[in-house]
Amino acid sequence: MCAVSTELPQGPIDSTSALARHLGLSRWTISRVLNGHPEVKPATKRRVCEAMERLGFVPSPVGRALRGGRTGMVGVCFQALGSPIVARRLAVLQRVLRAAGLRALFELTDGDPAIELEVVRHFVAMRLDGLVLVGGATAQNEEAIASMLASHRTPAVLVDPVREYTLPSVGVDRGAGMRLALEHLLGLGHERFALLGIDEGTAYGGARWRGLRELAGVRRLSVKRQFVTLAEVEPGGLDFAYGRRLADRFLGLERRPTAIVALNDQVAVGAMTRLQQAGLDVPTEVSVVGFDNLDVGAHVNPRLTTVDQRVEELMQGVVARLMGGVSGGVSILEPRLVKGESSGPVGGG
Amino acid sequence: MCAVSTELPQGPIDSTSALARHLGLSRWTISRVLNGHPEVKPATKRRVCEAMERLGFVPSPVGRALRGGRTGMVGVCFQALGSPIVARRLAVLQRVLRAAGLRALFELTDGDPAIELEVVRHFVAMRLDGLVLVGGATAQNEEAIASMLASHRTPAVLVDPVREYTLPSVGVDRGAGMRLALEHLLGLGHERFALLGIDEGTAYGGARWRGLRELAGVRRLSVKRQFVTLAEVEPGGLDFAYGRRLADRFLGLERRPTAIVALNDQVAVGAMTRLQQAGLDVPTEVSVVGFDNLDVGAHVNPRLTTVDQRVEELMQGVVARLMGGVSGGVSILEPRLVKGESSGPVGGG
DNA sequence: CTGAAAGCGCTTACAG
DNA sequence: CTGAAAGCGCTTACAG
Repeated sequence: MCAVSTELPQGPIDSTSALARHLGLSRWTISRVLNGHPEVKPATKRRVCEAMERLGFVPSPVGRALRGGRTGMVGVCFQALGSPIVARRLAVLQRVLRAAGLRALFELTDGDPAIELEVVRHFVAMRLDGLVLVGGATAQNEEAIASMLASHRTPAVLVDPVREYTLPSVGVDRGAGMRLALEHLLGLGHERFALLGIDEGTAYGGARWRGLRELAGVRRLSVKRQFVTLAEVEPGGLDFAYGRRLADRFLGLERRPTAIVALNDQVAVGAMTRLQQAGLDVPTEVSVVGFDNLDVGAHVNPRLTTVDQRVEELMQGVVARLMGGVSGGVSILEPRLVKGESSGPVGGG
Repeated sequence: MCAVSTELPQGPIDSTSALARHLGLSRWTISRVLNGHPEVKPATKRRVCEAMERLGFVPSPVGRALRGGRTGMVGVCFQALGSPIVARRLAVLQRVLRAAGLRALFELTDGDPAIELEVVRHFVAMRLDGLVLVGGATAQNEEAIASMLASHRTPAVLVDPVREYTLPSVGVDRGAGMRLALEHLLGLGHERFALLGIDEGTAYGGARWRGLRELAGVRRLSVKRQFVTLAEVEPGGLDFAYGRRLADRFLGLERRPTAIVALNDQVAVGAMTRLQQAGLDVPTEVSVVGFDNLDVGAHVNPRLTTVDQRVEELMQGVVARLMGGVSGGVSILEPRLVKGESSGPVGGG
């Protein structure tokens, strides 16, 4: 009368105990199989795995979490969904995590440090296997977050933080991206540039400006005479509308530069459409370069020249660091230029 | 020597027991305060709340979940992040949930029914307070999902499902949206229409077509002579590129319609830019109407006429149903027309 | 109004 | 190689 695994279960199989009863084993054996303990007879192991598969049994993540085992879950904290580059990063991150057998739990912070702190508190309380913090709002919370993570022994990775942290981080070399864009435009003969939304005083703007100043040193450019920054202190959103407003200011400049480098593709597209509306031709009268390589840039007229962030590689790096348990340090990706038709020879060539 | 709440704690306060010890109470009292039991002395209750606030103590959601209490978490399952309308829906849903004191856990399915099933299984195993399924991939899984939800007594709401389900759902009246768009164009004198990506055979296309046929009956339109559908069987993505491809087919039509109604704003914008590239003027030579009222539509030339989905109200409805514990039925929102400059009098008026 | 018991589903020691 | 114990942090009965 021994229970064989091909028999139908009497009740619902919704716990290791139920599964153990059904297979005529003890729940300790089931647990050992689940946790990859070596001391299980291969035949027993196979029998358990096969039964779990067949019955669609998944061990309760809640039980595991409480007892201190792996939950197979990674918490992902980010500021907002509105921006398409964030959406892409998250979609890719989720895919990479799934491929590594992990589950992603997303939480939004709306850029509010208090919410961010609360989200991290909740994540560690849930005993997740790791945390990913996307975007750079952690400045004010760093110490509190670092101590929470340490006391719970939860590994974490920051994605593209605004500045260097003690926590492990993965980012894009915005300075290099800036140099790529400028080298491209210099090669087309441009000598005077408007920077839309790239404010040296802001976090990401600062990184871009470091690249600019570096290049200026090498190429003997005059930062003062060849560059003009158009930016608002409180732009609201770094979106199409912002680009349009900055384009209006560009149109009002006395000696208009021949090339525009924008903070991102949305600002670039917003600016470009506004300039076209005002009767300017792109690229013969003004060249425009964006940043991010969003879908939208490929579907405007003319197609946008932009800088690609290599999101796929970025997220592979995040998961590798999370899994590897790296405890600090930064890895930086080199972006690459994507040529469109929104940039051309100065004066229309 | 009674412990007063202004004393500093000896160790970390990371459990109800620790908090109880610190306050000189038993952990049962703490638990009762947490769960809003009436039988607690108001003064004690205040003392506990104040201490939790001060010490930043949050009861472990894992412990609560295991014992069967409210977890304060809602699982949100959706197909993909790529589409901006989805991103907006999620952002709004998250905000509304937070306002209701709930936490959202997001999971992507990539439109794969197997992944969807697994995600729902995981959500119910985590003892979440509720589930929200956004988008319509549940067709093949409905019974399995419904039985899982029922056996765990987890309330769920479908957002904008492709067809009617036994599960409670909240959606947008796509037929009404179609009628709004067509009424608008008819009012401008248009008589012949191209439908871009609106395939009667597909789920959402079918709903739009029902609205079309209804209006055709009332307004005595000839569906056969006045409407032409341009769509691909496997479009890949319902994005800008799809709009461009469909615009190419539009350009090849013998007797071109004077107005275009597109599946969504991305298809509309993709098509519009392609038509402009080909030398057509919008709206004097062809009017274009989108669907969704995305940000991008307001920042192309000319500004896109579109139909707004009322995402905010939609998500308010979702959370109300989740909280109210409604067990079935459908509520449908009426969309509204947003006039831009991409639609105008036939022949340029 | 508050204290002591049982148990949610699991894992990690410890025995056999 | 497998079984029985303790316990993770909490809540919901039941006593006092």
